[in-house]
Amino acid sequence: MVRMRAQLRLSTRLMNVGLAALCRGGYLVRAESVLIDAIRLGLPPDVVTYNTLLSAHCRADDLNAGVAVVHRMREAGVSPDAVTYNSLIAGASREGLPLRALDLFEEMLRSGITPDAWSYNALMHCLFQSDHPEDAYRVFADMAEKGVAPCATTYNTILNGLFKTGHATNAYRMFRYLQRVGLPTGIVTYNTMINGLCKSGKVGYARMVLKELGRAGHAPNIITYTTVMKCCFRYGRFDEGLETFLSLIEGGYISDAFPYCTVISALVKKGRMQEANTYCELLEQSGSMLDRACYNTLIHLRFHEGKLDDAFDLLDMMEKGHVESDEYTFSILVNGLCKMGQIEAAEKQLWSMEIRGIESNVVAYNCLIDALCKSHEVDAAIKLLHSMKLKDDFTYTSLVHGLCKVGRYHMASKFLRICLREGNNVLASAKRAVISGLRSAGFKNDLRKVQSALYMARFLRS
DNA sequence: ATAGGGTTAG
Repeated sequence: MVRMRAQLRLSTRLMNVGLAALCRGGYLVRAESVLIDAIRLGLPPDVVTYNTLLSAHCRADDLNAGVAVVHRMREAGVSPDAVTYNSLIAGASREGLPLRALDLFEEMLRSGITPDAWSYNALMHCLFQSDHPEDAYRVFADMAEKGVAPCATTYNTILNGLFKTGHATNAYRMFRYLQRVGLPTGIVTYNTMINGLCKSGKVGYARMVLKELGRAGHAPNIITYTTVMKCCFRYGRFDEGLETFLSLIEGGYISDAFPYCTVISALVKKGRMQEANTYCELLEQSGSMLDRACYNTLIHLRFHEGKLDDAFDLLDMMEKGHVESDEYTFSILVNGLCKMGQIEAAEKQLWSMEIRGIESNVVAYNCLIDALCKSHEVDAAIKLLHSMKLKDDFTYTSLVHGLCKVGRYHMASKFLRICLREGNNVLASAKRAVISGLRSAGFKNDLRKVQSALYMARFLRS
């Protein structure tokens, strides 16, 4: 009897290994059927079995399926543990549901499961990603109070979160603090710092940290190089960026599609289509898995070349490969169709986007508004603007420019003032267009109102 | 389970 139980435990462990392999490969349906077969054969799944499956569901952006696994394991008499809840919290984070993550954390406590450092890490990460840095910090304080020791990932999560929520200076200070008191910093810390500093415009600091990385005895990895490359493209050092990429190819350091996407989209932006195509072929030859961001990059490339059919072929490939389109995809589609003069087709994509449940996608709306304005259909543009939940600087810049172009300066000045009142802004060229238009049309009253609104806005911003 | 890639106005 004892020996039999031991053998069953061994078999369970073997099953877990197989299950994990299936999950890693994305064969979730097969993993599920393996579990069902195992139960039917009398092989008892344990907490690891369920956790493996659960985390795979969460990683596939299906939190509900993950939660369903918890119910199944409870029914089977297997108690969830910290790993279970950590995966669920990470899943809530992936879907951008901070309240859900907090609920899960509470539920964890109620079930008598003690959170570990990873529970706090996942929760903090979720709060930072959904732009609640103060709450994230409260979680960190709670962690200290409960006597849970932070690990290296904890600090990296906080650094990354501070950058993402616009607190670059705080992140930089904290990084120096970690170094000074000898808290753990590693390659992930350095990459986080370099990326964050680059994106917040502090390139000088980024370069300094990059130099320190070598002195600290860490070897830069592919992520470091991709980050640096992106930074080069962003700040107009195009040749350096390309050289970095070529040396990565020659060295055989590229193991996924990230660097290819970076360089392809930079080339498309520059209009260097032949080179973009060259790297597109290299990407194909590399046999890398194409995910959503890859497809988006490639669809954008095809639209830019005017190859509409190829773009839609890629969209089909996406669907067949069960890669879901997202707000980027729709922005690229709407923009691409607009730029090719197919405004009606673009409108259709916008509606199907709403049906898909991707709401208030500002970028896609902005693209259509801009196209409508450029084809002098300003009233349709205004109507569309009124249906938008969120508007930004792009929205108003396009509309204001469009109204000026058809000589409707009074309307343009009205929207400019609405925009400023909402705390948005428009490009300087749009402001100039309104002012000179009002002046030439002799709308003195509007002119005065606009100028005082601009003055107030500048005053409030500084 | 923390770090890198994808979209819009002039």
